[in-house]
Amino acid sequence: MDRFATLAVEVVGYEYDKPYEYLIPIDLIGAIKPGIRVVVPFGRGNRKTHAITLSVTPKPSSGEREYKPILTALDTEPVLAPALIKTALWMHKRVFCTVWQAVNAMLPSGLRFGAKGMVNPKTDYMVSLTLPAEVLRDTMQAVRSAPQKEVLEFLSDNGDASLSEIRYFTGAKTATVRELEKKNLVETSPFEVFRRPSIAEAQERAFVLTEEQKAVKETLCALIDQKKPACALLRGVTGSGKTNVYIELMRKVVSGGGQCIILAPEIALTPQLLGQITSVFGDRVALLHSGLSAGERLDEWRRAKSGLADVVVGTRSAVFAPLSNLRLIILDEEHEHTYKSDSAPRYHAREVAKYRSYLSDALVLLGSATPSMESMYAALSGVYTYVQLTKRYNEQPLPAVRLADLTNELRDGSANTIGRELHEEIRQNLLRNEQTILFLGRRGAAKHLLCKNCRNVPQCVRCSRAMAYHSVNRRLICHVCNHMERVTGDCEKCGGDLVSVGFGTQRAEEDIKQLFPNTAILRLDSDTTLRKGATKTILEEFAGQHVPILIGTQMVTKGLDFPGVTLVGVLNADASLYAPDFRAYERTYDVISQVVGRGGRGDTPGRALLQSYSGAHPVLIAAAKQDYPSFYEQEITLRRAQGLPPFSHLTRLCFFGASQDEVLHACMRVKNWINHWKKTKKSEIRLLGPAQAAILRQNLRYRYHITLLSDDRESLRDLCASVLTAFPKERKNKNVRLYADADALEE
DNA sequence: AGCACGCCGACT
DNA sequence: GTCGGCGTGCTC
Repeated sequence: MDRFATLAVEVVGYEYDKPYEYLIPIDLIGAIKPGIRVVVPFGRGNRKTHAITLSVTPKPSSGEREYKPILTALDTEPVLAPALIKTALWMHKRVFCTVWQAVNAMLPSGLRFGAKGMVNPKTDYMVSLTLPAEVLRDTMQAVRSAPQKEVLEFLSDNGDASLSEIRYFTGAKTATVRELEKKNLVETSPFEVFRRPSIAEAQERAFVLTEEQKAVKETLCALIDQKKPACALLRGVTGSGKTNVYIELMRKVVSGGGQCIILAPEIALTPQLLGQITSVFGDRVALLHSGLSAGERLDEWRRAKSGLADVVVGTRSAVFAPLSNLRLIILDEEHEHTYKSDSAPRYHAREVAKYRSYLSDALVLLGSATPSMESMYAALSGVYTYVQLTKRYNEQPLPAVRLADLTNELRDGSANTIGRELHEEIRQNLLRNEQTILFLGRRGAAKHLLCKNCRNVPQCVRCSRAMAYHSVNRRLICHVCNHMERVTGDCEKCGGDLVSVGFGTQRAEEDIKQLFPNTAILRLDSDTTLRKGATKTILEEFAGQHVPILIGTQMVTKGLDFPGVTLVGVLNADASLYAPDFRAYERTYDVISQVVGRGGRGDTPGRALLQSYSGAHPVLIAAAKQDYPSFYEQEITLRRAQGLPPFSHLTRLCFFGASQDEVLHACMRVKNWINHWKKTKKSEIRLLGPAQAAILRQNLRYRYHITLLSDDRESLRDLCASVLTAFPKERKNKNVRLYADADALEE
């Protein structure tokens, strides 16, 4: 008889997170199983705390101690299968989170308890008239209330309807229907509905695999059939039909009774992928991403868990989808940074996918045109199976790319967001009635304002960072915390004139309007897409080919397919090249090749023009040639020389607190402690810093970090775990907080 | 975090 | 004496 349970408790900090053992009271024996959430008394005060059962045993692990009893069980069925419990424990070790944090990331928020946030399964009501409409006519005439009348008319015209339909079509409130029920004119009966998010119209596209796609598919199918399938990297140039291969593999898995997960960086930007998947798998698809309401998410999660779906499509957290017969996990655009969570638990979906696949003998397929350095290195050194798609469908040539150096125009004072060459190219495109996409790395009208007199740059009071100038409302907006300020035009410090420095999408839009006064322009950035659905509207308008120019930020680079576009202009190709981040080159190459790939998808070949002040920078040259292998070679050489990932593991210790002094002192104490540890353990760990975070001050807190590099992941992990455990127990650190970011991406 | 325990000063 | 303020340590 299992009388004891080990639990992951919702404890506060990482430093006390471990399995806690509790007694299972007699009336709960059998009800407490791994994956069941419970309420337990915890701590001296025995305050009621949530926990999840990890395992049950007949005997306690250590002898003569008093055990507290579990108070109640919150579930009748486990919410997590054993494999996901294992994954949560693995995450605790790997990304330094509490087991509870990991569990929380796996469950849809609607399932999370905590009295208020609870979302019940949605129940709708079927509403029908108690008697046939003709019989009720007289009584209906007697009803005075207009809304009630309307509901009755709706029901007599359309027959029975659900409450939600009635509310939608008549605008009636639930209370109106309740009133009618009281008057015995209508009756209601509850039924449970699954809230299905609306999925883009399925566009059936009959596709036949090319020879190259077929060969790749065969290789990958053979992997799926293996006992231990492991991991494969598919590098496919833009337009080579990676999606076709994905779908064929998913078909194979599903027809064999298996299930799969396919992840995309941002679901909103991949309507085509979603459409194709739903057109093939229909109702057997569950959709999981943060854009869904809590209720929708909960229902999709339930459909997946209950076996009603074979295919889960979603963003990062969908890697935890509750599928019991998982055979395939696909990460499309695997190099995208959105796969890494930037709040606890700080996991990378790729790593979780690999662990899950190891547990359930599934294949992980990473797809990208520009793989991350880590994945490409693993593929070339034989750790992953490597397959390639080199041909674009329809054999379209890649756009011809040219570099335009703006340095001369800057010198002779004629600098504009649109340089001379690009101006000419756009002009010709307009004459030919072809479409143009212009890309820029930053929203807002200007990077920042600058005082001509004292060189003061207005900064955010909370974040100590230059604020971006938005000309539409003449306001400064902090792109970190969204703090907003009005602009008078005068410098606060000396009263001098403020001028704008750098440029953004708004300024570029204004410049284009000046250069081409009678031309319509669409702008796509986070300012014009604040309203829900705005992105879709703008993209549809552009796809209609009535507007010749689309200008935008990152949003225009991803996955869009506009056959009418023949020219792509990158206004500031070198903008991201000099970010204080060892991945800056990788990101720049990726962004440029993505945006260039937007052109020339129709019958006319495309052209692209990259404007920069950096002339013939090797990264830009490689990007212009769309030569990923040569970019990879130059970058991997750098990484090897510097001992950076993938040649080492990197973990960052992040410190923050209200007092800059205290934060720095805490950093120094930890640094000394680590140096001492290195000596005693004779460890090869490298320590960098402490350094200011990219944004020194954020939300009134100063932030510093220490970067640790080592090729020995285990000892790096042990070191970080002991620092994290010891740190908060040290009295001197009481005003400073510390967390570790394993495989940190930024900087 | 949040709670209890204990040590010390202030006050009935 | 004893009330309570806060510093310290622990959570099956």
